[in-house]
Amino acid sequence: MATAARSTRYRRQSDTDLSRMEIMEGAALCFEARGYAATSLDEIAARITSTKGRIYHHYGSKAELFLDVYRNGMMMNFQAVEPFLETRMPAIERLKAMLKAHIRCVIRTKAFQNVVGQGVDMLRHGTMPANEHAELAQLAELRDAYSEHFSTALEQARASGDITYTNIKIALNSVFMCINGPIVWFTPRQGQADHEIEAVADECVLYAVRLLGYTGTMP
Amino acid sequence: MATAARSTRYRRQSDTDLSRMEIMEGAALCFEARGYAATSLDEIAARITSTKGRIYHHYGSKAELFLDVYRNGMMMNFQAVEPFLETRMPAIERLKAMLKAHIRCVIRTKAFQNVVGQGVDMLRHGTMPANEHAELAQLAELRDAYSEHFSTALEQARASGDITYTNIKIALNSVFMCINGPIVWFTPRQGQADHEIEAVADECVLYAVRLLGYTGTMP
DNA sequence: TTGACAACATACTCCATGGTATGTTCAACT
DNA sequence: AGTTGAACATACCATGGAGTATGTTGTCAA
Repeated sequence: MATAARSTRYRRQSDTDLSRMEIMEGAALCFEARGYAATSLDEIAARITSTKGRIYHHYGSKAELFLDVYRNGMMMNFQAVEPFLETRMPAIERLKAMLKAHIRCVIRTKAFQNVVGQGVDMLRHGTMPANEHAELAQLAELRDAYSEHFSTALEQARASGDITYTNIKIALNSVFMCINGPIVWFTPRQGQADHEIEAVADECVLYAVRLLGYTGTMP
Repeated sequence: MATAARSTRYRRQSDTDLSRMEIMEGAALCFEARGYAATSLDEIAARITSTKGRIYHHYGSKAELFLDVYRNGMMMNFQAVEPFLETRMPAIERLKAMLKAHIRCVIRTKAFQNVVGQGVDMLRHGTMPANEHAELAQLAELRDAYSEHFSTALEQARASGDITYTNIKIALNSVFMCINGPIVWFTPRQGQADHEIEAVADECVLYAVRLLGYTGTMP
């Protein structure tokens, strides 16, 4: 009789959000590893030592789960940079702070950010079932709004003469490619994680502002 | 009787490579649009107004086709930068020329480069059936060799004092993110294609060398 | 104490898709 | 003129995976 085991298996999550978050984390890791289409729900369930039934209890479909991961990924980004949006400091310093915060965030939430990336070009190419497509478009707006924060920061830093660029769209895209790079090529090593992350983030910030023609030195 | 129609349907491709290239182009577009896993062979076949039978006549499996697209994508890159590898010119000028050639190439072969990107993180995460995995690893070496060309160019340009960076791995990754960016965010508009591509490529080169601390002006 | 319901697990269904087996057409030899 | 084989098309099979229907367990409210 596995009564004790069962009592833990059927533990009641007092907070539903906790259960959803656990599912989302498993999903994010799977989506990151094999992509949305190649990931099966059984795979996600197995990752959190659970079953498909649990996932369908919380989400109506695979796409819905994906979108929730996307949304949470974006939320994490917003929370990371928000503290610096209204601060009274030189525009270039604010930009640096935003970039640093962003990089730190995407490194720590790598899997989620990867899903965001997938979502972005899913709607670029018009994949995704039509019913969820509406919500995906809404999430795209969220992403545009986030991008807008950096766009504004760029313009202000240019106004104060600290940076320069030809075409803001191309410049912004290049900056994003640069600061999102760690999502793709960085894998923190065991142990010295925190210290290493800081170093990588600092170096990426340096390259990002240099890209924008900044010639000053870093603190 | 559709004899006339059939005679065109069963046209004999004197050159097998031509047929394979047509298949690869269709595959590249589909893989780019929906990803490897989500793309069906029927989809690819439909894109070139053909059938699955033709694909399986030329390729043993879906994975094999994917790898061929990958390989050709890399080949295009090599051919693009090769002319500049041995030229006698200042290191920084050679670097600029290589960057420009690379960007021009990836823009024009967007779909193929997207597949290369997918392949890269397929082996990063250990996806892909075991039998083809060996060849994928071999293609990874090809990619490393390509990367090495730029690595060398960076070191030479630094030796001559034109650029500066802290960690060459991070610097190189950032540069690649930057110059590969157009694969993701650029879609040439009808008509003014060539002119626009040149402009984008020039601007990206500027940002890439600036990222490396280059303070000179562009020609 | 006993429903009632949330939070799962289990056991199915059904369809899309990779792969295969077979049929058809045409061109180049002999 | 006939035979062979490359280059396809067509018809089919087997399986994995999204989605569903139903069963089971624990908790809380009345």
